[in-house]
Amino acid sequence: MILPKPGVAVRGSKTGQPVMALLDLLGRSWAMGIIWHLNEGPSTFRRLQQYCESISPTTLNKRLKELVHAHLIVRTKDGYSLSEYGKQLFELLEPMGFWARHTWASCFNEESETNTVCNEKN
Amino acid sequence: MILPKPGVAVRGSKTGQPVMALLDLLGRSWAMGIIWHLNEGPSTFRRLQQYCESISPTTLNKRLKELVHAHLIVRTKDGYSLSEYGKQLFELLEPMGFWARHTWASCFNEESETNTVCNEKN
DNA sequence: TAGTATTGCTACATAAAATGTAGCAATCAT
DNA sequence: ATGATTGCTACATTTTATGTAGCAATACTA
Repeated sequence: MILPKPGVAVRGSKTGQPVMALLDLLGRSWAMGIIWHLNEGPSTFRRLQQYCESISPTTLNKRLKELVHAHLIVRTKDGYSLSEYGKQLFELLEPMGFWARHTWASCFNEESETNTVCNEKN
Repeated sequence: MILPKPGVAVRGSKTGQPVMALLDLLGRSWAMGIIWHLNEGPSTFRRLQQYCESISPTTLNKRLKELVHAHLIVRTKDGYSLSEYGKQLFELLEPMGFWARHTWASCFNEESETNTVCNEKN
């Protein structure tokens, strides 16, 4: 199990550039989904499992360990919750929600099965 | 091959909430790395392959198709490049670079092999 | 306090995704 | 016309993720 962090070889950077370590970590299934959910408050293992709909306990456990190791989440008496770092990261992720809903989604509306090109200027 | 987009079932949302579709798409290996690189300008397939250090052509090709399908990148005479949507998304990703370097990385500095807890207040 | 429920996992088999290497057809430069 | 470069595809192997079962530990209930 490779735990991406600044300074160690990660996907995209053998020297472990911090941003590449972060993208490697977040570019694993469910990593961002977990952070997104935990922003709503601490959550137990089972609740996270339900929220994520189809995550396996194996993967959830692995991802949680990675995120704890990366200092983005912590274990508390209430289960798992975002650390200060995790909260900061969520702040950076959050705008993607608005953008996805209000900008990105719109370019799929007038899309036909035959793959109409969307209007890039919108 | 599932191509995540708003409105279709994706990881984290059977109803295809836009933000979950986006997180599913970006939460695949190299997706954000490719976008990050393309912000520096259009790039050929081979150049992307070199940049990404260890990406296989199979995966690169798959990821490129997904990103084109998602309207985030386009093919031009210079190879692949960010679409207007892709550029907007990069703007949202960019702050992660600064944060990773200046905030996140610092909590690994005083970390020992025995896993010293980092100072969450920093 | 004995029984029941819930939680946080682990084990393990199977399926899906990513890697690594080879190589080929199409275009480009000479 | 020849050689180099590009954009892939094929395919075998390895790594990741899924799905299901179940178990030990704690918390809750009668």
